[in-house]
Amino acid sequence: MLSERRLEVLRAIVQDYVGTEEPVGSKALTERHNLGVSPATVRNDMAVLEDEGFIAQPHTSAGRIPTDKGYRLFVDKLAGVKPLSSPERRAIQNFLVGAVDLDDVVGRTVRLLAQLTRQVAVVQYPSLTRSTVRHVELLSLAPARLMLVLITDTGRVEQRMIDCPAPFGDAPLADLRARLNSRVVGRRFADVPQLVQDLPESFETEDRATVSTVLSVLLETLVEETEERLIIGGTSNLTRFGHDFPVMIRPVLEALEEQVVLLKLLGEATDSGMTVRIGHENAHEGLNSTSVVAVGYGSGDEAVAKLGVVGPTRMDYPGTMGAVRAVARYVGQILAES
Amino acid sequence: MLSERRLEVLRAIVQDYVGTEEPVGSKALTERHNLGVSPATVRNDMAVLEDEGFIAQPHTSAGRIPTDKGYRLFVDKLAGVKPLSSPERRAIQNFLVGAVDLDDVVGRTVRLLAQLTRQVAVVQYPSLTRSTVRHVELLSLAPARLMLVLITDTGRVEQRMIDCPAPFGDAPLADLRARLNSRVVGRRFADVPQLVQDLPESFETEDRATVSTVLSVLLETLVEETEERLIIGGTSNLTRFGHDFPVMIRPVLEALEEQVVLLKLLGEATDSGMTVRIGHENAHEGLNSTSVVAVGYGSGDEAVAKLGVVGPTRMDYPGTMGAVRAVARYVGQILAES
DNA sequence: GCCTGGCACTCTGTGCGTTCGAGTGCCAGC
DNA sequence: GCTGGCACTCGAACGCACAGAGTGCCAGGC
Repeated sequence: MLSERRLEVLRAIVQDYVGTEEPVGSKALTERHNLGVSPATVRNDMAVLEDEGFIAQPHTSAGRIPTDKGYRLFVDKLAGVKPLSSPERRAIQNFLVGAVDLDDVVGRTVRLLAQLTRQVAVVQYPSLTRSTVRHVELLSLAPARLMLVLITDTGRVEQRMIDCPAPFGDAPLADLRARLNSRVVGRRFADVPQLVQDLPESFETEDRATVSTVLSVLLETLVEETEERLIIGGTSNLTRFGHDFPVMIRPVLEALEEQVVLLKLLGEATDSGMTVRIGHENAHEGLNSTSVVAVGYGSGDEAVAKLGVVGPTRMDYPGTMGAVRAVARYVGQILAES
Repeated sequence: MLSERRLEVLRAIVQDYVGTEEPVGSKALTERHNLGVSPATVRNDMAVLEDEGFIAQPHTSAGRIPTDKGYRLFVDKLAGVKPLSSPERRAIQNFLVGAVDLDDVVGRTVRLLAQLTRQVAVVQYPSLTRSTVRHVELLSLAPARLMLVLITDTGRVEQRMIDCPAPFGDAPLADLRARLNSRVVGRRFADVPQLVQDLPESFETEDRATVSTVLSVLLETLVEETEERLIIGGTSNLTRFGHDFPVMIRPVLEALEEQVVLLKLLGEATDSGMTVRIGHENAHEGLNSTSVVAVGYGSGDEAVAKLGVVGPTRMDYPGTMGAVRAVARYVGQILAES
């Protein structure tokens, strides 16, 4: 096990490196932190830390920089979560007050988070798995063409065009609309399939094909709707990534464009508490030089979605974690109120 | 006026510079294009072109690069719009086929455009100002609570909650729904206000307040939703910007994050035909080193929204313009079909 | 046993001078 | 009006020396 002082040296290295972006040497360390020992001693400690894989030197005779493993230890054992300053708290509140709808809340949140952490922010829309159906509407646009409109209790609306296998009269349409609504309104998405399963049977033979088509489109829409959306912001902060950044930034931008990757990224985060993935801990290769700080948020006690930031492994972990946690809390409050 | 050959020299300079990203000299020019004259002659022509402001030298004794003014002339007079290759055409069709709803169409379009041009793509959602109403639906959620759903001919759906001043029965609701639809379906948004103006009068006194409320919400929705949304994609293509790119890319990313800026950008484009804004022609400072190629698209003969790409001024204008135009056409077709 | 000062060594970054080559401008001649 | 020739300019590339920061190791002291 590492001695107390060696941990202290690691902490100092992480802090200095995060601040200066430059490899930190033994002399500079003793000058900036009063460790109570001489550079030579620190050098010995550094040698041990390097053997253990917590720090590395870019070149012989350069200072040390933390490895992913070093950051990991730092985050787990050495760093707390820095509470926000009160101006920051106020900024959060001001920023989120006055949001008019869900899109607006999510949009403001992502901007806020990006601004606060000076990194790339990712916010997932509240998940719909627990949503219920408020209304299903069927409109006849042409004899063999319908439009399906699905309204959820979170105020989201989805619509789909349907080409019917056969013309469908107004009477069966009204009938279908009424039956459909009486069965599914107020129900959870997940329960809908069983509830409508036997509907086609109660229609005339010639209409059954159409009814089946409508139902399959409805079910499809429900499934798709459950797929979670997310938005990102603050990509211009990627420019603060480092010096060798053209080569670093490319895969990150690419990864950020793929919703699937991001969803997986946030999804990996455990439900409770904050998750920090450092460098190679991220499954996606393009994000191997980044760290992801994510946390769940929600209107009640349950987390309904996640939010977080993506930044260079060399980031201010305590500050970032503090900001992410605080934003998640405030957003949860806002959602609970509305 | 510039002689034929001088224009030819300018064209050659633009083409070479776009290809190589390096200042092009007189000797290289004569080797790569058979201009039929010697380097010395080309040098004289270059001197003239430089005097006129079409090209510039980064340093004395370096080759020339086109200026914004040079690109402008190139686009206006020297370059056509390059038609797409047939594999590209097929790619477009395959890419857009199978889109399930408007979000999907727009999402696919932006990815397609980014991929095709290898630049940043911007697609505006079909605007509602010139759109027509396909259907208005009124749903009763509670005795004094309605939901208004507005469906446009571009497939966009907007919904609003309405708290009624008084309970509203099913019969007047059906009545209102029918009358509303018979008056506004197929009409343009702008015409709706007059068309519904006198509707309240034909209802019982007790229902008039509610009808007025519904109408005012409808009109509000029409106005509000004229605010246009847009999405962007292909930001990772920014990494192909150039060598000094860290400094270039920053303001571009920032500009791209501001919807307002982008909307203005697309809005500046004239209604008919394709618009190319080169470098400093862009009002926004952050985009002074980029060019924007934009064009309107729509389901019918009229454009209902714009789409385009943002890239370095040093871009392949004919190819980009070809791709943008082709995509706009196909999207228009897709929209018209649905 | 651990810390310390000292010392030799190893790199990188920087500044400087030189060279090389691409490119220019200009001029005289065809 | 085009061309070949020529002197000139200037940036990129290279080599080189040097300063500075940092390391590893060792012998000595508490």
